[in-house]
Amino acid sequence: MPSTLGIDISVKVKGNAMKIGELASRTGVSTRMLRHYEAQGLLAPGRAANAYRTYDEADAERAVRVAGLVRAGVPTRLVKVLLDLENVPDDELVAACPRSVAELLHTELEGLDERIACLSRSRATLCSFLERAEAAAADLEPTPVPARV
DNA sequence: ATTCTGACA
DNA sequence: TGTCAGCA
Repeated sequence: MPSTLGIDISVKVKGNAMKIGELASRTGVSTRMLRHYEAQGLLAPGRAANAYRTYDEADAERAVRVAGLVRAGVPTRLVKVLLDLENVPDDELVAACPRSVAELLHTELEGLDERIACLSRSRATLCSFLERAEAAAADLEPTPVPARV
């Protein structure tokens, strides 16, 4: 524990620190995006003496989570707020999440609901079409697999 | 060989 | 987001 000082020098334990290329191949997140997320303040990997980014296990997990949220369509701006907030202890939450932030989250939530509704409609459309197409195919092809001798 | 930053036929 | 340049 950092004892009396409020600032703990987050010196990442050197154990399994990987470079950007390794993390990219291991997570499927391109180096381009890893650097992008960092530029957006969503990732804070360490730096080696040669200026190469060094990612530890925590960074790797965070990177995967960020990529996942972004894939899901969550704006990076929101991702940052979420990730910063989730590691805040309950007793500190009120201070860390002022009305302005709460309102932003509320607005984003509504936006997600709209998109979900839109996607659901698209899903229903594709789904029903597929049912029709498959039914038609099944109805047309009764003997698909001729037994081999 | 690999990463870094910056930029865009 | 990919990719190329010009370095280190």
